[in-house]
Amino acid sequence: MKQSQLFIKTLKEAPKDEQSINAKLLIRGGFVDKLTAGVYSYLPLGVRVIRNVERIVREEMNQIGGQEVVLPALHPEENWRMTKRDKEEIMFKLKGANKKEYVLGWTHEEVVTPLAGKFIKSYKDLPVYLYQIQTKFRNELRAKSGLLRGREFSMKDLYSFHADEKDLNLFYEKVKKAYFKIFKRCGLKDKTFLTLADGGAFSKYSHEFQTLSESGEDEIYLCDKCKIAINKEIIKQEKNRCPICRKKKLVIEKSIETGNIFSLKTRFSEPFNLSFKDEKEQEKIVFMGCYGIGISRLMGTIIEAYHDERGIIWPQEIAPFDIHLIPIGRVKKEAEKLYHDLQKEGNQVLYDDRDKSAGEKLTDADLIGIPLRMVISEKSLQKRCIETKKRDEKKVKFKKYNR
RNA sequence: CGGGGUAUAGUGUAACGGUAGCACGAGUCCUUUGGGAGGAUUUAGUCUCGGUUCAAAUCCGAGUACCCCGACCA
Repeated sequence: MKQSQLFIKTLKEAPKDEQSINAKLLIRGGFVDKLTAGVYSYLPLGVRVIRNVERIVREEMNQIGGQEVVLPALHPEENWRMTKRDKEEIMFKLKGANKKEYVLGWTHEEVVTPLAGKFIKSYKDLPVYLYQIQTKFRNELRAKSGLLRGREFSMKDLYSFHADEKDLNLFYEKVKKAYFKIFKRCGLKDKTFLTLADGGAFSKYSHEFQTLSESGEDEIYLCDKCKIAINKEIIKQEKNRCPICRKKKLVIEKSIETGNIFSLKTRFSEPFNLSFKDEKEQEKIVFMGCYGIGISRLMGTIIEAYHDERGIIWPQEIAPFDIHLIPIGRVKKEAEKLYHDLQKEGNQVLYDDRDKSAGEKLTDADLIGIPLRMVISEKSLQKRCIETKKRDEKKVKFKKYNR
């Protein structure tokens, strides 16, 4: 894409009311725009990033047999009365025509469970795994930290349906592995730890995926040896010991909850009477699990993890483009050709064809954070070279280039 | 929801109670191109409502918004 055509312009300074790193850099770089606290517009560069995160998540969900659906964001309140979750403070409620009460979706058990009931009739229909990537609305008392805690945000939620608890547990382990693949591809593998957390009403534990970050609002107790952590909220229950090796040498770290998985068992299948007939025509209750990853929170987390004083440093698979091509001086013809050649080779290229000073282009390149920068200039062309520099390295390399 | 802070142009920042200014940005034209270039020209602002005053960006009151801390967080 030609940068002169790009809708956005970068900002030299971040708006003074932004404190968090991800919000500052995303706004300065023109990835997002804030409409109101916790609510953001995604601009062309930001959409490219979010689509990349979604692509990774989709691929890994499909890999374990997930089928993608899109559930409504607007729910009738009745469904929430069924599970007695119609009084939660976190819900946005609204009134429609004829005073009908609606809820904006903040999670989707109340929608997916009755939906599943329309098709799950026999043991032959199980197991089944449904996921979606959808906007969630949560009436947070305090939105904060840019994309890390919003009132409207994008989330992937997966719901699994099983004939028994054993099958649920098997799939639960499969999802754990899939999640680690996702974090690996997002560049966060070394910073993300499976964490024991409160299981709420239905089980002793749930599992969270916590990504280490100074800007995180959670605290985890990490066992360096076993690579597993315990959320602060339940550390006393666990008597300050690692759940695996039982050692007490735990490190306290701040972290961001980037994913969580829950064994729901029959918490939702019961109120919605989600059942099936087994081999002997016995009516049995369905067991469920749910598994979430905050797509937009993940995007914010990646920036918190990968940036320097100049800007964002996108991991390869997340970056809005592969190559940032920057012409300096009178090299328009050569730059245009290189731009087309690079694209022909299958690269996503952002070509800075703007009439701007060299300094400005280079500064913008650092801010936007595309992994590979290629500079084409009179100087380098004389040496029959173009100059390449990786965003995460200091070293400038020269690559042979015959025009 | 409790506490604290802030509010002037798209962004950043000035202005004793007395003419709202500067820089960057943006638009047009020309010159420029290795770390936010130069010239010419144009553009745009005191959060809202009320009060005090001859006079309010400035003082007072209420509201609103945003940020931070805490609480909350399937």
